[in-house]
Amino acid sequence: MYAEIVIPLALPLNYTWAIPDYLLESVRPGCRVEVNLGKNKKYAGVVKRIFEKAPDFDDIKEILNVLDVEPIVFEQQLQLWEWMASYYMCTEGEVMSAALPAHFKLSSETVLIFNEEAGDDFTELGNEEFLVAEALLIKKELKLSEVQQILDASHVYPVINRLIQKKICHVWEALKETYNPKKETYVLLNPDFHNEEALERLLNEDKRLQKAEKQMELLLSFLHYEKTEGEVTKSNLLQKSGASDAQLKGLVDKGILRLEKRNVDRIKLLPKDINIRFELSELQQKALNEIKISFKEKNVCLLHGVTSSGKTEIYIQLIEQFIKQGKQVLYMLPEIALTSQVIRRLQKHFGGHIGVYHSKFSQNERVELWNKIRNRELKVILGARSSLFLPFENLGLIICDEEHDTSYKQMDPAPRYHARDTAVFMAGLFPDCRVLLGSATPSLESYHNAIINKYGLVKLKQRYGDTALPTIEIIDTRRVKSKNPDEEIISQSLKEAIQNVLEKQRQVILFQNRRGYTPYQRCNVCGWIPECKYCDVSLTYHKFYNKLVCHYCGTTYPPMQTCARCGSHDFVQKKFGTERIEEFLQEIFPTAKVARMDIDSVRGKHAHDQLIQLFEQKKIDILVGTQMVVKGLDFENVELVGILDADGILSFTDFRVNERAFQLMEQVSGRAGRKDNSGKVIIQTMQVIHPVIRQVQLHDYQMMYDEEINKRQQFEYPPFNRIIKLTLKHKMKDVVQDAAVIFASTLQNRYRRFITGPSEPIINRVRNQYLMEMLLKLPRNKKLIEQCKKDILFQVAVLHNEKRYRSVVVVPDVDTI
DNA sequence: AGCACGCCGACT
DNA sequence: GTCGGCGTGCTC
Repeated sequence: MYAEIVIPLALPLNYTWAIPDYLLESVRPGCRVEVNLGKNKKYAGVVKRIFEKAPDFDDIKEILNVLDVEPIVFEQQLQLWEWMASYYMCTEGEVMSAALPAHFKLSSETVLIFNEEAGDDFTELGNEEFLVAEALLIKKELKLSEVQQILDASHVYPVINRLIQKKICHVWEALKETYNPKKETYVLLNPDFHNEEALERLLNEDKRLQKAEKQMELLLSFLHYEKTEGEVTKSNLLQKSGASDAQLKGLVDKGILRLEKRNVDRIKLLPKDINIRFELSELQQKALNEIKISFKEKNVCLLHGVTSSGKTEIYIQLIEQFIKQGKQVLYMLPEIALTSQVIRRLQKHFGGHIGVYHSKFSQNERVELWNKIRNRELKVILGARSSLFLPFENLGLIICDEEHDTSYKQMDPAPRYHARDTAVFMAGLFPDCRVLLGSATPSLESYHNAIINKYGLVKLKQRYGDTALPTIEIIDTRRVKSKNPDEEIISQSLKEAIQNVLEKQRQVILFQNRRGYTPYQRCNVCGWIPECKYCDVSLTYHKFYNKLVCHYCGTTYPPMQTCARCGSHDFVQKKFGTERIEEFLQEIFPTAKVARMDIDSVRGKHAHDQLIQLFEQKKIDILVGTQMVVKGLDFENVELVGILDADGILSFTDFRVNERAFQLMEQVSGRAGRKDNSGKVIIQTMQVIHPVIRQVQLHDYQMMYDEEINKRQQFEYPPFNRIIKLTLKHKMKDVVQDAAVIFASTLQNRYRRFITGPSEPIINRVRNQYLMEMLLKLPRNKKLIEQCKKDILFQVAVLHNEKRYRSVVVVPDVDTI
């Protein structure tokens, strides 16, 4: 028998190991096994498949050992890995690396073991060999990493080889389990005293105790805690009774008490109550029913509900229904939104049924959570994108909240997956599993899928409790005289509005996109800003192309040298970031408490949570922040939200400009006036006629969507359904190398494949044209050129790993629009 | 990822 | 003639 095994490395395909007879029983798909790979390395790999037919390969190695009694992943996870590897163009090993907690992924470490017979005469040895030999003589064993430290890295292997030749040491590859169960010492009464009579006698007549008063006290308090609390841990007992270690030791030595080390859970589970004592509003109930109806026909449903329309309550009701049927539920949130605010809220309803999984958990905690899901001890998981990999077996529902959020997309290490899309695929692996996508500002691709009836669509247009959406006021910053440069940060009307809100003891959020630079040019003399002649929208300066670009229609212009209005040559690019604003606010509102929330100010593990709590408790009056302030938080007392530099958002140097700008502004606006009808948003911009500004002002998502679709159709974006993949197996030279380097540097991360969502048409066109030219120069790939000519438009990505460019991959647009 | 092997320039 | 750096290919 043979087994196909996934190793946590970027191997191009899975290798096969033979199963020795004595392991036949215990090797099962999903179990980890210890195998030898290469000359002497050992790895823990996961068995994917077991089969009989001998592979067409000469010397097949045997599996050395089986590491798990029960499989650590199920069939569904193995299928998911395979799909992800093919869809996101990476290896199954890379997916496995991302999927498993580090403690499951073992690889051997080389250890040098001292040969005792070698003696201590090292005079024959070279300088470096001598150093290692000395260390070995003392420590007997050295890890490879320790040798590297001794020798200052680089040429370690030649030295080790010489030492082995001279019989000073030999090497051993050690594969060690790295998971550490947490131990706690429990205190128990010696079973001899379990009957009342014996205990009585001990307490009243034992002379050894009469003399030791302190020990007697400790024993009595132990008996008390045992009676009231059941189990007694050592640390608890000593802390509560104020006794010392020595006193406890005395009792143990006398054979009265016993100590026992036990494995304990790192994850403390709350009682397993389900507690859903709230009623949905009429509209929420209607939406919930619609979702249920949609689930009868379609696997995916999009819930488009304005901010504070109470989507979470709907989720909670839905989750409850699924777990009542005995199914598991995964509730995904973007990483940053996983604050204790949300966690507490769900724990309130589901208690010990809910588990939380994200990157801030330690590897040991992750293993424990993993096992709890595998045993079906946990029914609901609240997690970030990586929670998709957990060993679900009976999944009934995946909720993908804040579905539009870009942090669902993993950019850097492979697999470069999008958690929302993966969730939709993954649901198909389980019988009757459904996906609910939720957002106040859905992504274009999801909304489109709903419009074309691929997904169900449920809308919630009103805020909970019938609170009105905030009114939105636009301030044209071009009108602001730039005599006082501070007024460019906060205009007079915004300043007055803040003052007004502060007097009412209510709170303010000011939003400033942190990418502090403003890539638009502005005349320093008269304040004129270059505008697009077709769209009346200010132009954005792109350093890379050295051109001004209209982010609305895509037209490019040469960079401006002379002001069209006053003829001066003095152009500026003003910058101000959150730090500057914080400082400035403190100056103009000296009595207000101002705080800042951005990547820099919330570095630590809990800083983010703490800041949110302070704001909740009204210990902060004005919160200045970047995108971070918009992620899934509920602040009831905020009356005013200010968007200080909308132009910075409108001119994202990204290709999903309008969508992103609308989403951001809409989300920020949603923070205002959640409790009552007083919410107000002030947007400062120079581009008052920009379509997105209008759309935000009307809270009109449909308008934004239509506009985007219309824009895309103007560029004749055809549908693609074909993947052409070309791997240049041999040396990449000349043209190919050039092409790869140029692609890699221009496209960078952003245009590597695997960005779901439409790309900017202009860039596509330029890129396609360039690729065509490049491909036409390739003599070896005539077939491919023919292929490409048929599908004239395609996208290109270059997969490169650090120094060398291994392959050029031609792929179609992966998205639906 | 880790290791080996072969090519090439630098140095004895 | 030898050593080490670097590019390339292989690992069941």
